[in-house]
Amino acid sequence: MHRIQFRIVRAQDVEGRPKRRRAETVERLLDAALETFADIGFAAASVEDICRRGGFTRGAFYSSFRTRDELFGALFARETARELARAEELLVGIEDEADPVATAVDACLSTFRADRTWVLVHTEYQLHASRHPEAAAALRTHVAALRTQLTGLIERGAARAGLRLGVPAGELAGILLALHGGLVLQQVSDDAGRASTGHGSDPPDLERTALLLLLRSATS
Amino acid sequence: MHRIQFRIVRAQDVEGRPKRRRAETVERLLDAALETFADIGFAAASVEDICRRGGFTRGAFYSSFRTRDELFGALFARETARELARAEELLVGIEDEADPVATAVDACLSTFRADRTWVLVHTEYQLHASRHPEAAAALRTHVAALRTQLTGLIERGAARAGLRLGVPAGELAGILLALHGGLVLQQVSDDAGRASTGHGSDPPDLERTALLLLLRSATS
DNA sequence: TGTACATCAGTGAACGCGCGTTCACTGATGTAC
DNA sequence: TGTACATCAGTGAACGCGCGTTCACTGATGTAC
Repeated sequence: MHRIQFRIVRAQDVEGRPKRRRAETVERLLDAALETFADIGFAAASVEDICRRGGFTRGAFYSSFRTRDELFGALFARETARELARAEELLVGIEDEADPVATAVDACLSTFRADRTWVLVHTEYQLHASRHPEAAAALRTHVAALRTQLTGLIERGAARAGLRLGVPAGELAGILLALHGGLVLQQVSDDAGRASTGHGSDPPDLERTALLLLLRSATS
Repeated sequence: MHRIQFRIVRAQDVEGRPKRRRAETVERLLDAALETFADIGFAAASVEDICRRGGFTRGAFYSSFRTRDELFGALFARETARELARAEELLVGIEDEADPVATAVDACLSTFRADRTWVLVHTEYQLHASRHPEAAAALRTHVAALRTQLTGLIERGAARAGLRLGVPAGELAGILLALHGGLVLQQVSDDAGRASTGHGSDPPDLERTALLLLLRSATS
């Protein structure tokens, strides 16, 4: 009942030569989708919109994805992988610092100040996930990974500084992520169509204040 | 060049009698829109979807609204007015309590544990606002009002309990609202398609922990 | 190295559906006398 | 109170557009010999 399959490894798979360009097309489609979703939202973005922006005809889309949902999943996977990689780099640098609290706060603020595009698309994905269990599963995985990273940072930072945590590091990590999410989304929706001369409520400062408050009463 | 217009005030406008039923239809359309947006999202909801759910034909929609955007604005205005009214009621009750911190925290948790429907639609509106300046303005107004209410509660609560605030009440209010927003959205998108037997990360407890931490280090 | 063939990746035309939008019309509701 | 009329609120048909989806085809890329 089984057929033995001989799969011949092509030279092109091993070396970096020409290769079939499927993967490259997928990348370009994902790039186009990211921009399109940020501009007009996932649900409003037609397959035609995405392809036009990527310089393809609609047929190209269907030769790589079955549905728009599938593409959204692939996009989320790619972007979250990148986000985790960036987070990884960031955290490595922090570990060696002297004052873990202040340094960590500053680093978080400067690095995780997510760009508008990703905030919008990530939020769309959260909404999408609330209606699609598979997407929700992917989201949970990503959130758990981020939280694990942050938990590790908090624990090691506290140990290095000789501080005791009055709250489990994991809970603290969850709180920080939620707070951050809430603030950046508020900022993005608040800023729309406003001159960027920027007086008014000042979310960067707000986040800094919140982080310091939380860390102060969580450590001793 | 001007015609003087005699507008006759009808008895029905003054009394509570039959009245033209326009307003009632608008209400039904808004109800239908709220459910539809929660179910499938704003952008995915066609005029036809909304009308079908409300038991109307599409023509009815266009005799009350010019665009779907206009309807979304009206819906947001109605719902936020209700939210503010509920918040008002809530805060009145709290003012007289003995231990303001604990009581406030509990009350906030039980009352502002926004229902899934509103969390979803509100988040959609935030995204919508990020792309439509008029919507952003409406959102800012609402957020400012909520924040003002909460600020007042914090100030009066602190005064009554003889506590000094190490952080301006307004900033604290902003932080609490952002934190709450981040947590409820995460919960909604996280819960999708999960058995509600509910082990796993426990956001209610997370919010309680966060609130206590923040209030503890903000007061003295 | 060249030639003949196989597969791949994407094109572009075609079809049909669902919906946005308009509008003439109609039954319901209110007004004048 | 009744009757004739005016306006309102919503119906349902009609039109056309844009898009989802399919598919035969083609030039590009890779393979065998």
